[in-house]
Amino acid sequence: MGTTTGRTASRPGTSPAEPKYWQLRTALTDALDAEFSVGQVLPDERTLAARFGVARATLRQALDQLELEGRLQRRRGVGTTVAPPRVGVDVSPAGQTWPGAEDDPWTVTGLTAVGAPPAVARALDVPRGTPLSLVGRVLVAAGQPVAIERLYAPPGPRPAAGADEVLAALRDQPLEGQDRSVELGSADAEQSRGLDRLPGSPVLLVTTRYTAAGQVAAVSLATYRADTCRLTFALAGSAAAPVRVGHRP
Amino acid sequence: MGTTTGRTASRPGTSPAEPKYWQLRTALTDALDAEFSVGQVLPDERTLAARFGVARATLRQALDQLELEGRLQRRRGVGTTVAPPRVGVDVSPAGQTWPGAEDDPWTVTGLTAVGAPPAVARALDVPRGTPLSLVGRVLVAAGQPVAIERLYAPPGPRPAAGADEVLAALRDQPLEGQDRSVELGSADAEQSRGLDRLPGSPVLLVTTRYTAAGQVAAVSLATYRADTCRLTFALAGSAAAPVRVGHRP
DNA sequence: TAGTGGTCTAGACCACGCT
DNA sequence: GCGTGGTCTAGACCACTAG
Repeated sequence: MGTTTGRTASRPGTSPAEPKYWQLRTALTDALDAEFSVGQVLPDERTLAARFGVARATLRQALDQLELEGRLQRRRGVGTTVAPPRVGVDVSPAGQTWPGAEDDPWTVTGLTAVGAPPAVARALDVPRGTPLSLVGRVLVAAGQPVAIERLYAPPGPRPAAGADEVLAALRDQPLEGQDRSVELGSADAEQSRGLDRLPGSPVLLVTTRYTAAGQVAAVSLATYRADTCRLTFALAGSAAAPVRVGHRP
Repeated sequence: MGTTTGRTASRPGTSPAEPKYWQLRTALTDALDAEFSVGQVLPDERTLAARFGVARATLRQALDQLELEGRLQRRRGVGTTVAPPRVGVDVSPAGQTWPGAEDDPWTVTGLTAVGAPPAVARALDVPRGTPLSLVGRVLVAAGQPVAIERLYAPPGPRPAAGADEVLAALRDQPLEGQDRSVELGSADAEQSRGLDRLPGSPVLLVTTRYTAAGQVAAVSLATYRADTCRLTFALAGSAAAPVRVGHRP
């Protein structure tokens, strides 16, 4: 890996043009493309910083970028490795189905009785604190947990009913529609634990509202690891161009 | 705004539990919910850092989080303000239509003749460097540019044809399908200029492949500001539950 | 020109995974 | 224990905006 960066000179009297960490990012990107293969470990941060002649904090700013872009993977106590391509996760409806249908790849992790949190209360159009069932689920791809879901639905017919019963109760209703939104967020303490990340890691927050009988019947808040995931949508009519599920060499 | 943070004591001999910047983020989030309204300017970073008894770098780490979550907006030379709720941008197909159809909200910004970059060449399944038309477009919402698109398509019938002609040529073909993917990225120098952001700002990268005549006919790379945007999908059958534009209590 | 956020430095210590 | 990445400090200077 080269040591020279100087593509924007930033001599005294010249406009700095691009910040150092951005030049570093570019240099590292090129190096990754040219000289590194997936899974390979990079030199440690102190060494890299010295090699590029910058402070460690500046180098870290560049590595932060590359991690955000899914090019690098950093693990405390281990090192920094070249990340595999992002896993493509299909989030298209694949027909109008309730969660927990036939080929649903999610795994139930638990069931809790909760009062509707503000955001959920708003989406379900019920008063906040309304008793709800909270079904926890996790999505595993390529051997790693890539997403965590909190599914809020009306409580099952009996207390202490299993999560499967809650999902079955939903499936008993005709599903009229669903809408989804995707936005950037950061993992809270609980989520970061489930996703094997540190608190504050960038995540893609997917909110799904399921409607039945003319009203919102369930709300799902799914949190995807932004570093390792690519969300794919196979839209109507695209059967001729199936979306591939991600791969890891 | 309160000064006390200490929810995880971190006394000597105690496990730090949560890093300071995370506690700060929580404290600031609560303060934003309780005591601030949209558009209000926060005290400057040096003042805030002093008030919380941390170094400015640590405070900035917390502010970075909040900006990533779309809660704050920072402008150099001006200050930090409370951000409005994210703008909901519909990215669902709204029927199978080519770009540039009737009610397409995008605005053409330019047309260039380019050779296919590697990523585009792969998606279109043509050799890299194949001559293509590159149509630049921008999406404006709430008075601000929220997304930039690069649309790659076969060159128009004549050289120097207008962007409209390139789009019209696409519309002449029957659209068989499209698929989309969403992932996290960072804005390059050019994009950051167009989106009025600094290089490296987090963006949502939406890739769309349009298929016609049994093959991919065009590829669109759209870059959305992750701080201000929420991508919404109105899925089939959800006509009864239109997606609202974002709100925050 | 004053005040803001953005960049950068040179250190220190901590938490974690491995050996 | 050792080496890794993660956190934190206390400064400095720069780029930009606005009065």
